Amino acid sequence: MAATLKDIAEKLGLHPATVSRALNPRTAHLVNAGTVTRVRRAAESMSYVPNSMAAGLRTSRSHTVGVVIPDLTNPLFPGIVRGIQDTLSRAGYTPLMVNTDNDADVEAQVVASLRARRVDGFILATARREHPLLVELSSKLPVVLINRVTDSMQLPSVSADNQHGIRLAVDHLVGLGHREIGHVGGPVWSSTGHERAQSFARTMRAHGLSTARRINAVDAWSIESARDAARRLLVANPGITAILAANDQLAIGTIEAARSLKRRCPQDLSVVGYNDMPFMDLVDPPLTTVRVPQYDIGSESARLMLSLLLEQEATPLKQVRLTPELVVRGSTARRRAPRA
Amino acid sequence: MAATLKDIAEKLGLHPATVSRALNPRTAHLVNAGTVTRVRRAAESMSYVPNSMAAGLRTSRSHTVGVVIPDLTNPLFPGIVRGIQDTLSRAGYTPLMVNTDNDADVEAQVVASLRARRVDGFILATARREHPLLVELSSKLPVVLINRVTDSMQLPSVSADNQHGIRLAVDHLVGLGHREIGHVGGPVWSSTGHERAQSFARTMRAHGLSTARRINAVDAWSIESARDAARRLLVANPGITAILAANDQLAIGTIEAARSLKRRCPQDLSVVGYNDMPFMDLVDPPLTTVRVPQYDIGSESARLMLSLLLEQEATPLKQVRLTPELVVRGSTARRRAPRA
DNA sequence: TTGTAAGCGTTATCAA
DNA sequence: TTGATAACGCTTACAA
Repeated sequence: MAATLKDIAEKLGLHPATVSRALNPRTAHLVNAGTVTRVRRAAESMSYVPNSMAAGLRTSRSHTVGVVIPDLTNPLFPGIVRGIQDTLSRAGYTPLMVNTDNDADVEAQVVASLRARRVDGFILATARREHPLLVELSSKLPVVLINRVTDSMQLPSVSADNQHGIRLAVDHLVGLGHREIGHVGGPVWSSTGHERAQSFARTMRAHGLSTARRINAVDAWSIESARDAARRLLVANPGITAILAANDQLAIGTIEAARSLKRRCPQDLSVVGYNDMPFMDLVDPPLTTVRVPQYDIGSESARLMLSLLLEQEATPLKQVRLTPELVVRGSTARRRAPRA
Repeated sequence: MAATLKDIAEKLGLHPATVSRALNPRTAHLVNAGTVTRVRRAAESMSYVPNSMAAGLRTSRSHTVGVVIPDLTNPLFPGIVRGIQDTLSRAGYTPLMVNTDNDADVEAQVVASLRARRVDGFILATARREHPLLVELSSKLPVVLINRVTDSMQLPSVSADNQHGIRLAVDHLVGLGHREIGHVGGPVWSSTGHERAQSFARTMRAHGLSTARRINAVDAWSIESARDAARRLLVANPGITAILAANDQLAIGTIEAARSLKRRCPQDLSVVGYNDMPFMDLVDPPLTTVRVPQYDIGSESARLMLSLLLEQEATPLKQVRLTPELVVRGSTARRRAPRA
């Protein structure tokens, strides 16, 4: 069907190997300059498209990278993925993206399918806390972790500094006069949720404040999940005047829970989110939240992967930490005496 | 490195071809049942992973599909892409996704890179009106269009019925008593924008209403773009009491433009969006909009691609039309006499 | 039911 | 500077 190196070679009375050399930028200098132009022209006119499967089979490098995320429709991820795509494709690599829906079985299966495609490496953004797969995988291929530093193993990773982000949020609330501050945490199986909850406790302690008002969203990082959890938290602790949620969805669920208890945000309850997803400036009330640089996380992780893939000497272990920033909007306000 | 068919064959004293047949579900019936289990067990124990590049080279089918979208960070797309991914991967196909940012040069380049990867087909969601690439591409490979029916060529496509969606929106506004209804349209190069603008005019005429109050967002489907356009529209036509925007971003920009002119939504101006992106129920005011079934568009387009890929006989041309529905929320209200 | 052999389109090594 | 050759791992007629 499509033209091959052989076709070009025949037309030009050359050997396929010569054509290959002429067309490959890395080896073109080995070929007579005139021949190179002749070959290029012929390739163009025959609309030659290199067959990367053949090249990959020969070189055992596919120039693809597996990108494993929980769920693309979670608004946290499109920005990250876009950063990965842009950076990888500029270097001639193609990302292969799969979703796991936070299901370990699904994850095992999609990882296997990516290995069949002979991806050259993995970028993993699935933040479960235990992760048997990881040990095995990282022994065979370059692996870069997103939003997740491992406890046992040391692996290259890119993440936004949770401790820093949480501190910004708590400091903000304390600065507004809040003392009884609650935390609606992420699911317990999530490393992100775990980290943010720990950071919350640490920061509160540093302020000399009680860390007792905490609860975890049971099943998921979802609005619904937070509605329940936050409601229980507020009922059990009527004195709470501010809540730090572990992400934006949980913050929205928290605001809704407060409303159902006739507590308005921010007048009766200040709420801070985390991530700054798209449109969080437009919800009612506009959400005060910790912005994590989504695109940068993606592009940095891709850059890290590329350095692992391209550099000859063993790259020293890199753990990139990006700095989040606080975005103050309408969901937080100065503390007023709670209603009796 | 990784185990190959040959390795398994040697270990079992079989020929690689037999192992291949035993492992391939489509040919396993040709092999002694006992041998099949022995082979399966050995493959398992040697953690054999088939090399799809080698298979692809041999069969000249990559089991990949190119997915070309404008921009993943546009919240319209994650749902669509997820639908594509789920459906394709269930059938053993891997989507290769690229963004064009609505740039024809970028598009040509990414399409070339996907052809080098020997994708078996293309799903195109880039809705520019003129599209020279399409003619050439569709003559070589199966192509499915998303959100876009071609004027000249007849190609398989999946889209939500714009005419129907616009009619729902206009009928809703007319039902609320609005007569001077404006339209903030999408960019002129976009086929979606074009279609919706035409549908708007048609429906308004059917109601016996003037179609003169129209304007196009100049450069992009963005909030900013709509702020300018809507402002000019409102200044030029102070009598307007309702605006139908060609998508949700434009609707939000329109609401902001109205605010800047001291017209509140929905009291002074009703606004309807299009698409029902995530969180449109939470913005202020909650947006009345036409919901298009994003996930279904994706899964249907993948299904269509699979039928093109798998069916032996030439599939008859299919143009799937999904039906959008109106979601009435807080941004529309009964018409009140406009202020003098 | 299994073995044989050829070939998919590249690229790397060696020889000329 | 170019040519010859082999091999990457798999599938598929065809033969046994």
